Amino acid sequence: MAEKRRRKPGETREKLMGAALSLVGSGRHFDSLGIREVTRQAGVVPTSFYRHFRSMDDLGLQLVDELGLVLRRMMREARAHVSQADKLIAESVDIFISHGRANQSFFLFMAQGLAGESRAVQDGIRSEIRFFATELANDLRRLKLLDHLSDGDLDMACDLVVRTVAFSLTDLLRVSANDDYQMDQIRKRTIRFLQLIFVGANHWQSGTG
Amino acid sequence: MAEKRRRKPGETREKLMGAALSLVGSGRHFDSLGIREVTRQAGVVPTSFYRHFRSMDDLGLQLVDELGLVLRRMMREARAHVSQADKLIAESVDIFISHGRANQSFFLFMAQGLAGESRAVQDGIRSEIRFFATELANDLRRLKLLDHLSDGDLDMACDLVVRTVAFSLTDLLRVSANDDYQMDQIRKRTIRFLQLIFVGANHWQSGTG
DNA sequence: TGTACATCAGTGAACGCGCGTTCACTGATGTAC
DNA sequence: TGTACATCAGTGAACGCGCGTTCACTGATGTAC
Repeated sequence: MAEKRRRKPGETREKLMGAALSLVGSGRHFDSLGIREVTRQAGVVPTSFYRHFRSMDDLGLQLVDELGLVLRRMMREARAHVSQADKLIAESVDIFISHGRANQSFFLFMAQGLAGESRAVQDGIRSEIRFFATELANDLRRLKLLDHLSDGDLDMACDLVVRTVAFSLTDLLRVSANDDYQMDQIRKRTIRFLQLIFVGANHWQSGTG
Repeated sequence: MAEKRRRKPGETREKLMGAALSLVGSGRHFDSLGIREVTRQAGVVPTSFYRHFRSMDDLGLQLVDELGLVLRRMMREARAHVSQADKLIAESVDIFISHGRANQSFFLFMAQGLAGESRAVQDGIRSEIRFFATELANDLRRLKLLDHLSDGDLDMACDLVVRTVAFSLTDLLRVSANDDYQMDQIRKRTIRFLQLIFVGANHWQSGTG
């Protein structure tokens, strides 16, 4: 008991971030978490917190960085799985859903942070979303899809796609993981949203819109 | 000082709800507000809180009800202002924007509540958004717009429209009220989002989609 | 209209508790020579 | 390889403070007769 042995470097830091995430995952809002609460959940003495973070805001910002990694992993997998253009939407949505479930707490944190107290966290998350949209536009260019759109219009369409998926993710995070019916409803609806947007983009006339 | 006179019925209740809203409006997250903090802001003794609300959650739920009124007012005005079909989108967006600014705190509360701690508040806000989408579908039917869509597809399209507008409102609430340039950027982008969705809906083939 | 009483919405004092933060400490690991 | 020292990441005790909530109270308003 009362171990003072030094752990692996960064181990406590990870425990603290994980503890905050897991509280978010269990229904709490990040902005209502306290330092003592997080350290308690992490099994660490309150003072340890200050060895790694200046404040909860600081911890939040570092979570945004990790969120960025999660999103990049998701993009990489989506790219790797695109087989035929006509299944692109359904396959991508399936990947979003499986990552959404696997990183449930991260996406809850993302949804919370968009309207959260910390302006820095808000900005971080917004910029991750923007980055995601830009990458999507690059991919579509590479695949020669929506080729007739100007850069600005393609960016706009991708932004709309990403916002729509982000909103759907918040739907998803509300239903219990084993409610297959609800999950499938959300999946189908998201696919239809994206199909509708792509139909619109296909018929969009850049320059006259 | 130390007035004990009874105020107008409901006056303190309104003061408390207004105080919570104004704290949200000044950057705080609803889930991090405390009872003492709200009563202090309202200029009322902490014990008064319990004369009107059982808890902060309860107050939140009552704010959702008021949010519903705000949304209905917005819909009514949008309906009254539809002149020609080809300006429908731009005019509606302008009305959303002006209501968004006029009721800034309400919409911040809405954005926060979607990912907030109280499941009941989440559900309330979601159902207001769904209601809004349903009303929009009714209006389009009445105006004989998107007439070729099945009920289900029209509902889907309207849901997408409302989500898009809701997301844009959160963009709007982040920029300062006198940053005309940013405001106009958001306005233009939202209009393009909606135009893209309507182009998609116009070319959508119900039943084969 | 007047009187007696119930209800309602405010008040201030008080409680115990958990909070954020500071401090001086300890001992393991990393580094210089 | 050994030794001396700096740094780092953990510890427990302690602080003052604001929190949510309870309580008994007060006086204005509403109601019955």
